[in-house]
Amino acid sequence: MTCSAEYTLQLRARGFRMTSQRLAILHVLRHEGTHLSPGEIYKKALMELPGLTEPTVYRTLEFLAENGLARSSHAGGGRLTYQIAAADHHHIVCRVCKTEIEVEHRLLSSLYHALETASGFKNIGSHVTFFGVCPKCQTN
Amino acid sequence: MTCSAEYTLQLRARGFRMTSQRLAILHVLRHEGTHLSPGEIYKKALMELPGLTEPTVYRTLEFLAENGLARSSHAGGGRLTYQIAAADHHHIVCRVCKTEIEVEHRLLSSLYHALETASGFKNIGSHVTFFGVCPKCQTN
DNA sequence: TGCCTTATTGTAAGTTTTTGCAATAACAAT
DNA sequence: ATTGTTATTGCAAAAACTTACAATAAGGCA
Repeated sequence: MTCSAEYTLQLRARGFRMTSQRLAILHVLRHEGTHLSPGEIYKKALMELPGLTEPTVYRTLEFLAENGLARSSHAGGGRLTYQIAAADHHHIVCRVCKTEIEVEHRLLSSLYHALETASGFKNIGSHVTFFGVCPKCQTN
Repeated sequence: MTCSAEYTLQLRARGFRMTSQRLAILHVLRHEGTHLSPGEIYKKALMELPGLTEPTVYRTLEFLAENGLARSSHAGGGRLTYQIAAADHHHIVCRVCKTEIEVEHRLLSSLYHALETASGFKNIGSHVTFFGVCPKCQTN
């Protein structure tokens, strides 16, 4: 089950619809992992989905937060930033057939810890997508 | 000691200046007692000080919050509202000589409690100014 | 009191966020 | 597949908020 399909089901269960705009924005949030301002999200999502507009981004972010797919938090002042809600897992995508499987975050936690110690960085991006070749494609 | 004089001293002690704009905005905050949006504050303060501009209101509110004279809080969404910081006392102003004395809030708490019980309202405005004639002017 | 320094304001323009409504497209049902 | 319902989007304009900089005025000092 891909991430997008899960999101779609979650929305449909509540009587809402999945759209290309929502997918693009979710994809940006997932890929970045960290807090982003609506403006930043708009710029990045626009590259994935030309024609996307700002009002849609604002409405979508509020919508995603209300429905548990994103979380909002207060940046300095009164401004909101957004991040993906379930940011505690990762993916491996098959280079050949594009199959996507999940990787639990705990498998990576020691890596993150080491990276943070070594670099001095904090809150290193928590959603990562790896690429590889899946078992099936390895035999073909 | 009037409220305004106290505020002036607090600012001066930190190397800042008291201005008519800051006084007008503080007066609005004190008089309303509850949370107000920058826009609401602007409209009310404009009546007291014609010519006041919006950028000044925004800057002043941020300034007052930084210096402990006002408090900011997050309204729904990401928007900031402001209220007076020390909202736990009241005043009586002499109708004749304009002398101003403080009234501790606890003297009024039972009144507030009764009002809230009777009306069903909550957070009834916590700063009130009464008017009267001071002892000195009574003898004259 | 009048001058001097500089914190603070107003101006004008820019950016961000919101809103109402007609056009679009997701998806359920035929 | 096709159609109907209606959630969702884009558009256009407004409202909210921010910024840079020149003009103003508060408060210290002579």
